[in-house]
Amino acid sequence: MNKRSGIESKKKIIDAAMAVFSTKGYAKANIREIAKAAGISVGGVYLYFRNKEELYKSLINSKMHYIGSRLEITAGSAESATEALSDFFKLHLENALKHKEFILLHIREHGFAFGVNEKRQFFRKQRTLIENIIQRGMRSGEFRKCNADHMAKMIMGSLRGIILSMALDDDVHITPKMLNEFVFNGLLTAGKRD
Amino acid sequence: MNKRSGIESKKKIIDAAMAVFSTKGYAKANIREIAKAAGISVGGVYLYFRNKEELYKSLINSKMHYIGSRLEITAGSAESATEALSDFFKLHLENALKHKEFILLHIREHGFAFGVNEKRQFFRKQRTLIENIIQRGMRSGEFRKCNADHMAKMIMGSLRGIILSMALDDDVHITPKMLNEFVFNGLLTAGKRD
DNA sequence: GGTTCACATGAACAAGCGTTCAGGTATAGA
DNA sequence: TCTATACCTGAACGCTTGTTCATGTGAACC
Repeated sequence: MNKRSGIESKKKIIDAAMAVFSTKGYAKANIREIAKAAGISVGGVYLYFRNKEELYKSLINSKMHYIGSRLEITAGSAESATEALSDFFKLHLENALKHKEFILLHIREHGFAFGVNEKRQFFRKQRTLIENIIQRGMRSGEFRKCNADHMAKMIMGSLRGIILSMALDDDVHITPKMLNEFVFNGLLTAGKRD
Repeated sequence: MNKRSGIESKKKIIDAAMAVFSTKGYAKANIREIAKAAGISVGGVYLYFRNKEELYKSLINSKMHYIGSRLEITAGSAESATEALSDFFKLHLENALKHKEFILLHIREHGFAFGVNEKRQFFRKQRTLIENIIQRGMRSGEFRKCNADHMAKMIMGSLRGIILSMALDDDVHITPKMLNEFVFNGLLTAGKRD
């Protein structure tokens, strides 16, 4: 037997579940493996979570709240639109590195019955943040005139894809600085722009 | 009974499998459902495919070859780097719209034992194409000086993410024109660029 | 009508899974 | 030492799934 405090055990299960779910996906992950990775028996898992689905949900929920709140806190305090967007990128990239496993799980299970709407809402919210920054930048003359809605969709999409690439492919590593340069300046030489 | 030609049946199974795999993922998809969607019996599926894995592999393989070859054909013939990159985006976005289901499946099963390397190679190849275009553009003075490797990684990542966003979220629709404007011009007003 | 062949069926089997539960064990206080 | 409490165990059950196979059916030719 392996006696620990309940809190400790629950934590071990959550960590193990995150690892197994994110490498195997929800359907292929099985409780026996999660239990083994957590150093507890099969029955032990059920002391802390009613069933597999609840274990999964509790994982997603807590992590998404955590990430979401961290992203909000640092949002409003920038002096210019350029700085605000820069901060936004920095935060997202840092988060992505720290929660790589979760990102993978997230992408993979987008079709899972639970959380689809929560996820969509999360991304919509992020997109709105970007859109506001863009509008602010256009008003202040920092950013050129463009369709803020379209631009926000593209920037959010780009950010998602870059984060995904980093999570999937170890030889891709994008820093906030690189991303700034790309998004702010574009590819063309100054003379050739519209 | 439901008598058809073998070719017709096989095609029906492939279509059904694509639909089911891409909405449910590999593990959750089951043969009974695929068979039903194809209008054939469970045993019937096994007349045409040795097992579930082979059915999946044959799907992925044929589709990836098809898409890959289509992307290559139209690559080399552009007159400028700007035009080349523009064509590249157009092709990818068109493809993505046409093979939405496949894209979803693709993302979802990135960790599946089969095809991981094929997929990685596919994306590396696309990235190399972009990198070549960027270098060409820098030599000709169309594009500003930058790190072509980093830039290619970001652009490929962005493209992936934008395609993903379109596949996941129906209210996101990015046209080649919009993407061009974003990638070529960036966000800043002309005077503020580096 | 008889024969052959390609195509189709779905009950049956075995393996794996989520979940339960009757019981076991360490610790702390009486 | 006894009891209560919190934590843990893994065999067993029932269900779902991939796969097989003995059998059935229609069409084409003799």
